[in-house]
This record gives sequence, structure tokens and C-alpha cells, in this order.
Amino acid sequence: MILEKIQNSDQPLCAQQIYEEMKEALDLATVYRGLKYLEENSEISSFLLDCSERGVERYYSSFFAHHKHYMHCMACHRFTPIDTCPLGGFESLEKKTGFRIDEHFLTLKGLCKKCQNK
Amino acid sequence: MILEKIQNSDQPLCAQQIYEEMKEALDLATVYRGLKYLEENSEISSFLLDCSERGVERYYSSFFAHHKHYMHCMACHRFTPIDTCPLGGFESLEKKTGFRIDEHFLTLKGLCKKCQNK
DNA sequence: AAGTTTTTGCAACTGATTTGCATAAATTAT
DNA sequence: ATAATTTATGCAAATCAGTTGCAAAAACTT
Repeated sequence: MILEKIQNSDQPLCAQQIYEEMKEALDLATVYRGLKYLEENSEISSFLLDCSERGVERYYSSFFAHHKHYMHCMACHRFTPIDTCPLGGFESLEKKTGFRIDEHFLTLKGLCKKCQNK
Repeated sequence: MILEKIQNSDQPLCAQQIYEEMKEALDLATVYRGLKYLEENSEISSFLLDCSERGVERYYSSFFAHHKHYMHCMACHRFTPIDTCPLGGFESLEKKTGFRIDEHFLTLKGLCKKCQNK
């Protein structure tokens, strides 16, 4: 049920948002338990968003599970997906530093098209 | 005093770490108040690190104020600074999506040179 | 030194998330 | 289908990072 809600959304969702839409059916604790289960089983993945207006919240997405980045609009707080990862290969960085990069997380913030024209 | 501690560290520090080193002199609430003040006055800046072992914590750095990225080692939890930002220009992304990118945050995780050889 | 402003410690609070626990629902065995 | 066992749920309390109210302490003013 939670998985469906996430899969059917074009936006990453946070626990509160999911809970809002199914509060007659599920407890908030159950939502968190479900999200934890889904993430542990790689059905979804999550990232933290540090938003000056809305604070720190974890957002869940099923697309993100296959490496997806988003741009976050600081005005409307919606996410715009990015088709191709803007991060080039890290080979030169790895060679230079000896650090082996396993994961990367990218947060882009700005104003989406609509909000620029307001 | 807090600013000095951050400036003299080669690592971004979180509130707890700063507090640990000066707990005889300052209360944790005062550390947070100081950090808030410093960040508001652009002496330092901060980023969130979502670490599976240590949880979510905000790290403060004075270097970061002039746009600095780090790679976080998942074993020793130390940060390795990155000299040049690995993110290319966002112009093509902006042109394609209409989104205006104002800020970007990049978290790279992996194993630092030392921890790979353990 | 008395009065005013700022900073501090401490404790209580917040908000997101987690957990204990007893109950309810689902699953399996009888 | 029915008792026994496992799993999932709701609810409330706990947790954890971070914030805030408030009275006392320190720093400034005059």
C-alpha cells in the first residue's frame, strides 16, 4: 500500500505526506515501519532534504532506487527529476586521492520554471 | 572560541564533537547558539551527513563557506576534501529543464585510502 | 557602584523517528 | 473450522538532534 503510493507519485514523498493520505488506514508508526522495510529490501530508497523552510526530512522514492537525482524548488518545494546524472566519472578524483567512491548524493536547489515567473 | 576550533580543524565538525572538546567551558546549548550565529554571519557553513552508522548530523566547516566538497569515509568517518568541484556547469541542465540552480550539495561516500587497506 | 544589555546554564520542549507492549490480524498446525 | 503460533498494528512513551524559556551570571554603560 505504501509502496504503491510511492510508485504512483511523480515526487519523492516523506513519511508525513504518506501518512496524511492514508491516516484513516494506517498509523504513523506503521508508515515508518513500512518505509524501513521497503528500504531494507531495496524497493525504495531515501535521501535527506535539508530545507530552510520545512526543515530536515527524509524523502522516499522508488525511482531513486535506480539512481535518480532531483532538483528541489525552494519556493514550491517540488522536485524536478534529472534524466541524466550530472556527475561525470569520478575516476580522476579517485586516482588523485586514493579514495574509493561507492555512493554519491547530489542535492540541487533553486527555483523551478513555474516559480521563477511568480 | 567555537570559530577557532572549526578553523583549526582539517575536518568538518559536528556540534557534539565541538562540545566534547570544550565541555568544561561551554554548554551544549551555547555551542548550538554559537554555531547558529556563526552560520548566520557566514563565518561557517554546514551540511547534513546521513551516515548509516552514526545517524544524521550537521557538520560545520569554515572552508565549506567558500564552496568546498568532501568525501566521507564510511569506515573511519573522516572527510577527505576535494580540491575542485566535480560538478560541471549546470547550464545545459538549466536550459533543458528551465530550473534555475542556485545551490548544490554533493555527498560522496566510500572508503578512504587508509581504510581500503585494512 | 547601580542600571542595562548580552550571554550562559539548565531544564523543558520540539519534531522526526523509533520502540515497548498489549492487541488484532494473518498464517499454520491440529 | 479451530486452536496455536507468528506477524503486523495502534498507541503511548522513549529517543535523538536541536531549540527555547527563563532566571542567574557576565559584560557593558553611565
